Amino acid sequence: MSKNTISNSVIRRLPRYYRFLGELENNGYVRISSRELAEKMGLTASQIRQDFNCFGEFGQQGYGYNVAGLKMEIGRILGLDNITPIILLGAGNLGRAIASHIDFTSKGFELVGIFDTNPAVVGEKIGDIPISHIDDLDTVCKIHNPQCAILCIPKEAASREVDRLIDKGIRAFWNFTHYDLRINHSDVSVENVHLGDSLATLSYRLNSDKGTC
Amino acid sequence: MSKNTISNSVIRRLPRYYRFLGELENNGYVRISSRELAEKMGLTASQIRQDFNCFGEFGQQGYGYNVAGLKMEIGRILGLDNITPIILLGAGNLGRAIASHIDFTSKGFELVGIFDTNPAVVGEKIGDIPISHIDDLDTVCKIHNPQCAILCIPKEAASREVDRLIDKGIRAFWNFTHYDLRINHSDVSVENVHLGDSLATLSYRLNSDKGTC
DNA sequence: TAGATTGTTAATCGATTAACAATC
DNA sequence: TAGATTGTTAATCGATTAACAATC
Repeated sequence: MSKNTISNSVIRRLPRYYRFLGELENNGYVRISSRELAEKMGLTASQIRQDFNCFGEFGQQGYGYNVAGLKMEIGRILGLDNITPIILLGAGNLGRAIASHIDFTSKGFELVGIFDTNPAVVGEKIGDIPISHIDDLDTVCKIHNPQCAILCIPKEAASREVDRLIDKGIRAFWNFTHYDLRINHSDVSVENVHLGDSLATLSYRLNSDKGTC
Repeated sequence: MSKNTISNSVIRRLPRYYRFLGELENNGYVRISSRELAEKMGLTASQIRQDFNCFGEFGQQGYGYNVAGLKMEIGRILGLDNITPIILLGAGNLGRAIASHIDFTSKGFELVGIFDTNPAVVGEKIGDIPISHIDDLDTVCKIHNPQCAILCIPKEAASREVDRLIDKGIRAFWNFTHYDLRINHSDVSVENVHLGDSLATLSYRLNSDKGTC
């Protein structure tokens, strides 16, 4: 734990910077100023400079930022150069979609195991990863040492498995369930993806002009 | 547009309130105080009271809030009682998972059409909704009048379709693509779900202790 | 050098928390 | 009534924006 830790707002912007810089690079940009990047991303130049300066001095006065260099730095900050083994719990339609849709490598992960309890699907493969029974968790963990788990299982199953996963060395959860992960271990991270909540905010926006604040 | 519009931070908390109140109701709670709810949700009582007071006075001094009543009010604020027709573009593995995994009705929507360009999947059904060719968009829109579209198509396809969708009456997008929706029409809402960005923040957390701010 | 643009400090804005009078 | 808890105002905290000296 350093002086002051990086704020959540900044962290959430990093992947988006990384994506935009990748596109700029693909479009042949060599340098870019904070002002120009701000315009493209719909941010302010100030915010961009503030964000980057949390991590170092990546620019050059009078010139701006080197696109490829800056992209690499942010990739490094995100830890994308350090591949972490990750497992997926739940091979229902959401789990399957995550397993096949997400480009794990470019996000700093390698999918090393998929688990389910349904004997009908155990043994099937998704991509080149076989679906294991949850009882084989120990074996897979011993071989691959995953540090991260994706939860695409029912809420009750999640509440049962989480402690065991932490015992097996899982230090981060990508949580698609509605189970409210309250981790006592302070060194375990949780990223919640509540798709239903996300959709409900759209319902609000389509029906709003209730209330003022 | 009223005096001051409700802040995004508040809107994002509404679905979570709604979920927790539903659970409390299922567990037999009749009343709850802001203090007790705060404890259960990991918020402060102040924040909860501030949030609710954007929309009205739902509590009673000395008593707290009626669980069922408050849940109903928040449901109404979210517009869940007003079902909006919604269409899905893209029947790849993510689109399919969304179509079958999400409980649209409880989120204020009804899925009325699924579109793809791949002739191999057109005609198939997901649940009881047939996959139509994107060329049949007009027909389906005329029948069902969807107000919302889910984008599970490639980035380039999204950039092509968005304007046409707005012309056809779409007023909200649930965007799973990396296409950066910049809507000129001020009355169109966008909810971005960048799953890759979400996963990348976990990579950051697993590799961090870079930088301070 | 002159012009541009950073890194960084200061000012502003907004959101969260604390406090308390009103009241059930 | 006395105790509890709201609704709401004021205080605090944090994040965003503006400004500008440093410097490439």
